[in-house]
Amino acid sequence: MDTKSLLIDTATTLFQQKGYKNVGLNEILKACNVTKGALYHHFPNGKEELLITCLHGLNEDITTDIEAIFSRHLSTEDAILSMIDKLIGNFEKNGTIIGYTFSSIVSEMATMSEPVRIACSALYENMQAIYHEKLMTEGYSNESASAIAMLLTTSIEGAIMLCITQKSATPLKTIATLLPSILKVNK
Amino acid sequence: MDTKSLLIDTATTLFQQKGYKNVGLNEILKACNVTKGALYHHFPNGKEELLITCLHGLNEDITTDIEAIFSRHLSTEDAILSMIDKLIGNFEKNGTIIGYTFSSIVSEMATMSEPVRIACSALYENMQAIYHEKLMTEGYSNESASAIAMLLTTSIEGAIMLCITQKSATPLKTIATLLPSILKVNK
DNA sequence: CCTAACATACCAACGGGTCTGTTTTGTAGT
DNA sequence: ACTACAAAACAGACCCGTTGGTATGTTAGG
Repeated sequence: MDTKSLLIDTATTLFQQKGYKNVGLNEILKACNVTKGALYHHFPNGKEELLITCLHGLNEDITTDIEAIFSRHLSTEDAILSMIDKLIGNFEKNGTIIGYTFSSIVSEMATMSEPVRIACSALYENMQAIYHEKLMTEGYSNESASAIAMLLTTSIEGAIMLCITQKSATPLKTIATLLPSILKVNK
Repeated sequence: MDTKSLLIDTATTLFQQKGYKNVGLNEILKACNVTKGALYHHFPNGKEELLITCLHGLNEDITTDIEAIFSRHLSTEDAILSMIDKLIGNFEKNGTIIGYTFSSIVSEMATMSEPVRIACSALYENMQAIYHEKLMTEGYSNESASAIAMLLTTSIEGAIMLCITQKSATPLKTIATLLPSILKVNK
């Protein structure tokens, strides 16, 4: 892999695991055996530019992945449950959730850096758009689909936070049992 | 106010606004005109001890506040909606949400410091306990009450994160329209 | 041979934390 | 009521590792 991609991959993982401020440039560099010169060659604006690049990549990956799941399942319910299953598997395997959220970065940086906030915001919008579209094909009204898409996003994101905080997959498992009923009622 | 309380109050606000790593000791000290000597007199273990003290205080305040709201309303639905209203007001007034969440600290520190993670976890448990108790008095089954309490916690916490990220109160407003239906269906 | 892609030494600023010294306060004895 | 004194409550200089960032030098590819 080329140096730039290697840098992005390594930084993405570290940022997701530990947040932004908790990861130093030297740590990233050491983790992938790249020197500072190479980093500043590819990212002249330094750490924040690297972060934003990571967020964009992550955004694409997550969006693609969710889209794939949603195309594999007929109903929103099946797709969401499958997605949550994957999150749970991810969590139980790694002890943390990487690849589906950057909540740590959101809450750490949203108020500190406008470019970062915008990059984070984009992910949530993408996710909601996918949910929304699927719901529309199932016959939900536009408003209903919007509201449900929002609730799905917030409850999953919140559940991820609780899982991390409580070191348990229970929050995700629990909301998975309730979300179907919301879908049914508001159709 | 005595120096220690002043320190805790100032630090609590700053930590909630900007997270943990984004706030330096000097910033806290300057904000309340206290010197480093005084800080390390009251908190010999430094910044992290100060943070944990802040979290404990915040935990009590939030719990007390939510309990008050829940005792003022007959149904869980009314109480939750009132609570969300307060959050929205809080957000629209200050542009951020302080006093009801420390999501920034959770996601930033939960994986870095076990004592901090435990302190954060306690808040979520308290909130869920309040919801759970109220639901039980309304006649929900124990399992149902637990699940709903969890969903309320996750969706509200997630909505707060989305509000901050999108700089808009819409997420909270939207979930407020859907949560009542969950309460009704799962009774 | 020129430019992109590095490597490495270096830097100033800032971080949390410690040290030593001073003031204030509470208290016991006479 | 006054003194003595110890302990708590501060004040502020200082320390040193780390931080992100830069400057200059070297290598490799077209």
